[in-house]
Formats: sequence, structure tokens, C-alpha cells
Amino acid sequence: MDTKTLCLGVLSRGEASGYEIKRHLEEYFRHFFQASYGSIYPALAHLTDDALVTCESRSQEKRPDKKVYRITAQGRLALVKDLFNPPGADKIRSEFLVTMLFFELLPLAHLNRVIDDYLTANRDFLASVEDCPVTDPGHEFVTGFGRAVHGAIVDYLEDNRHLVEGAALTAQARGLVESGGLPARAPQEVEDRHA
Amino acid sequence: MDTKTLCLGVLSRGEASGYEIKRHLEEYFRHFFQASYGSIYPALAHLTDDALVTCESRSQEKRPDKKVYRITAQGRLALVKDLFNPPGADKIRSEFLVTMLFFELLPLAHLNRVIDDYLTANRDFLASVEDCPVTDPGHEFVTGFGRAVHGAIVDYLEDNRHLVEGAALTAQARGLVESGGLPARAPQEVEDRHA
DNA sequence: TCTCGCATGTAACGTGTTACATGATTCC
DNA sequence: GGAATCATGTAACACGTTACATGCGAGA
Repeated sequence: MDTKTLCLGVLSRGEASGYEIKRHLEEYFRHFFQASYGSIYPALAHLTDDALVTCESRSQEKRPDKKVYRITAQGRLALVKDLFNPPGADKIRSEFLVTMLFFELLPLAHLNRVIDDYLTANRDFLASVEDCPVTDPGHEFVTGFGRAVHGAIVDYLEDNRHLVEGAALTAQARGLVESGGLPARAPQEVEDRHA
Repeated sequence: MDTKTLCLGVLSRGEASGYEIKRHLEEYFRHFFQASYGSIYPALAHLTDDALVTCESRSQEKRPDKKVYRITAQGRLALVKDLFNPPGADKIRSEFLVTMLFFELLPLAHLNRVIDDYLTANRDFLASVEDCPVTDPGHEFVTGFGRAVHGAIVDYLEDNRHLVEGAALTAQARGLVESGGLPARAPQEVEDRHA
């Protein structure tokens, strides 16, 4: 399953240009599949070669030409075949979690910022999902899934960021003591953060 | 951030061979970063070229030689530098969710199976996490994160699989009616499933 | 004027996966 | 006898990202 399948899927619901497919993917797939023009346009070219889609150029006034793609009968068949394969395990790559795993190498202030940013990104995602009208049961299911996961992430971070931040704080305080600094204020600061 | 960083991270906690790094990554990172030998061994070779790690061959009796890698001072510096970069957004690719989005192209029985399998995989993950002893705060945080996310997924699927399964069922029943079949038993079956 | 949205594409590059190749030991 | 674990690596292949290249119109 790759960008080609995604394009076929979008086209199975109606004709579209490469640009429109990108918009569509951004709206519905963003949180579990990413695709850039650099993968969409080559995918569309490949699908056209294989006669899984047809392409019609429409000249527009005051706009660049638009290439409208439509799925063919063979394309629908190929899509169903592909969807019939048992889906592979989710592939996840989270630089955030790698950073957390090695948090002891980072200063507390940096850690705070990284966690704040990650929380903000997740909250933004949740907010953006609310504005998005649901079109069909598949979309509703997938959107709800995203809401559930990102909601769980936000809750978890709010309740458990102290695990790493607390450890980073003590490590930092220890460092200050060893170097003759004054660790006295630091614990107070963290109390404020979470008050 | 790539496999090289991961290897440096593991080595920052002690010497290890390529094989051991793989085991370690599987144990701690599996749910948010995957790495195969095909990426680990070349990464290690590259790190050695850059003097970020050193490599020592140890001959073993009754075993193939082992190459033990150790991080250097420059390696530690490179790791910290890398960890200091603001982590990029999580990259997720879920074939399962793509399948759900286009569920209307699949027969109900197949849909049931796919969802059952996905649920099983998530429950297995949760169970395997319970057996895994926690070693440090970073590990604890990251493991708890995985538990929160996969727990939310299991709960969501249990409560909401009817969204797609119900729609698939009505679509299938409509198809049967149109083709002159007998749709009468199907609704009963689904009642049983979720009883 | 400048940025944003519409609109299409390519080329270089990086990175990872899969399959292949080898080989001994231990446990069932 | 066969599978699993320990152990290392390469080569071909697939795939995707990023930056680059081009160009008009509308609105601030």
C-alpha cells in the first residue's frame, strides 16, 4: 500500500486533479498518512501508464491547465485487490519519544519547551478535527480514531510529564551542587509550573 | 534523526554489538521506531568511519566473532546535538486506517476479520508491555505513553467498530435485496457478535 | 509589493526494507 | 531432523522528501 493506492482511493469517490488529491489527503489523512506532490504526481503518472486512471487536460482561463484524473474499471479492481491484503502493522516514527527516552542528556528548560510544543501540536490537531465536517461512516470512524488517540496523548502528557521533568530537575540540581551553584530555587519553579 | 542517532543513544548507556542493539531497540522502541539489521549495520559502519563510535572484535569460542561498539566523546557530543534539534512531527502510516476509510469496498466478513486482527495486535502489545521491567524514568515515560495510546485504541475500536461494520452490513443487505438474495439472517448475526 | 492560492512537475538525495549469504549451537 | 538463537553483513530495490523550476491572479 503506497501513495498510488491512496490516489486510487480518493479517485474512487470522484474525479480530481493532483492538486485536489493533495488537498483531500491533507484534510482526511493527515494524521495517519502523509503525501507530498513529489510522491503524488509520479504516482498519478504511473497509474496512467497502467491504465488504472485516465487523464484529461482542461484548459482554464486565467489559470494553469488542470489535469483531471478519473479511475477506470481496472483501477477499481486494483484498489479493491490492494485493500483486500491484510493491512500491515502501523509504522510510527516519533522523534519526540526518542528525545524523551534520552531526556537525561538535555537541560530541563529545553525539555519543558519540547513537551510544551508537542502538547500544543496535539491540541491543535484536536481543535482542527472539530471544524472538519464528517462526510461518511469511514471518515467518521477514522476521525474519531484520531480524536481518541490524540486526546489520550494530551491527557497522558498532562498527567505524566513530571516523570521526565522531575528526573531532569534532580539531575540538574545535583549538577549545580557538584559545581558549587545554588539549587535552592529550582524546586520552587517546578511547583509553580504544575500548580 | 535516523538509525544512527538511535544507535548512539543505545550505546550512550553501554557498549553493545549490532545484534544487541537490535534486541534493545525491539524491546524499548518497537512501538515508535523500527530498525532492521539492514539499517543498523550500515549505521554502525558509518558511525565508526566518523569516529563517533569505536569497534572492537572479540572472538568467541563456539560463536561467530562479536563486534563490540563503544561511544566516543565526539559521539556523545553528536548525540546531544541531534537530540537538541526540535523533534519533527510524528510520522505515522497506518494501512489499517486507510482500509477503514474505504471500508465500503470490502465485504463485511473481511472487515470483521481485519478489525479483529488489529484489536488483537493492540491487546498483545499492551500485554507485552506489562511483562517489561522499567529501567529508568525515560523508559517509564515512553512505555506509559505507548500504554495510553494503545489502550485508547482498544477502547475506541470496541466502542466504535459498529460505525463501519453497521454501514457495511446495510450496504451488503441492500446488495442482497437487489440481487434477489435473502438478507434476513444477516442482522441477527451482527447482534450475536456484539452481544 | 508581496504573499497566498492555484497548478504541475522533476531531480537529487537520503533512508529504509527485503532478500540473500553464511554458519555454529542448542533445544525440542 | 528441524527450528530457534546467536552473529554479521551486502545488494537490489522501493519509496519518499526536499528543493528547485515556472507562472498567473487576487487581495492586503
